[in-house]
Amino acid sequence: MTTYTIGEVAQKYNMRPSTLRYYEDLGLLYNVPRENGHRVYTDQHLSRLSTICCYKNAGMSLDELAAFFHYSESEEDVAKTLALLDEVDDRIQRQISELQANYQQIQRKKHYFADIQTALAAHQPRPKWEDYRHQIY
Amino acid sequence: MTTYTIGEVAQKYNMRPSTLRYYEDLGLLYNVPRENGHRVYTDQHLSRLSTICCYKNAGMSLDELAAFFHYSESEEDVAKTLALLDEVDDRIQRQISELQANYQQIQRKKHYFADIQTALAAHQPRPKWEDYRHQIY
DNA sequence: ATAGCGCTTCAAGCTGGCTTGAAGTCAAGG
DNA sequence: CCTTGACTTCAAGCCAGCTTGAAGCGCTAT
Repeated sequence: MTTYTIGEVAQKYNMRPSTLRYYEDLGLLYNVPRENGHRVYTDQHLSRLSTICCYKNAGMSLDELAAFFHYSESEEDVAKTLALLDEVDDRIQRQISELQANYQQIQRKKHYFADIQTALAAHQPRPKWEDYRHQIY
Repeated sequence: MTTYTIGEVAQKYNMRPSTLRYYEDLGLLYNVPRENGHRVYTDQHLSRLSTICCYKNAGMSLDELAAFFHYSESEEDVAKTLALLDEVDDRIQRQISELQANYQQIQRKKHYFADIQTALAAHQPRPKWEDYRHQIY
């Protein structure tokens, strides 16, 4: 069974050891055994950590995550787990479509400023934002 | 020319008046004229505010935004503006694809927990996560 | 045997992005 | 005329999510 030190896990997940300790304090990562007082992580922990990152990235707060894990361990609270998942699903969908709109807007700005640059170099008149603001790229 | 009070703008953009004042302090929203000491916003300000929200949502910090607006006003710094836009473009694309992966994962979890609930009600054995972890919905 | 490295705990500190509170101004309505 | 309510400024406060610092332990390599 592969095991990892806190430093290895941190590197793998591109976070600081302190963050892992912090998550453990919050109860998000638990049952991390010690060897000579040092934390020893297994693939189980990594899998849990991936889950944490996924939900966090989806916009869940660390508190909500704690609640989620708490619910998903009791048989009676499956409904609550599902409600939270629906909530996250909702959030993530809205986020994606907002980001896609933002993406469009950034593309417009990129074209606009690129054309400004060209125009300045060629001593031509600057383009007008009006001509870009409804473009779709 | 339509004008708006700080309260109206706040409501329109679903933010607090204090946030608008804060953005003004940071120099993100400027040249907001006063009438009897009260701020008066025009459609120009709303347009600027939309831009702020777009970039902020795309993951730009308020400091970066200030830099962005600063650059995009000077003719020499168009290149810097473009560089920042590229950076934001990059971030936003990565964010979208991460979110889409997260979305998939949430769908798996939703199916998984829904099936757990069904199984529990029917006194059947619980489904195994193994059967879900690579599904695509 | 001692230096150094990576870990440990615990408490305090930091950052970004606002929000709140106190004290005051102004215009409209009863 | 006085109250109400939306605004003003300015400084201080708050929250999430870490990060840092101090003090210490235990293995390995020189």
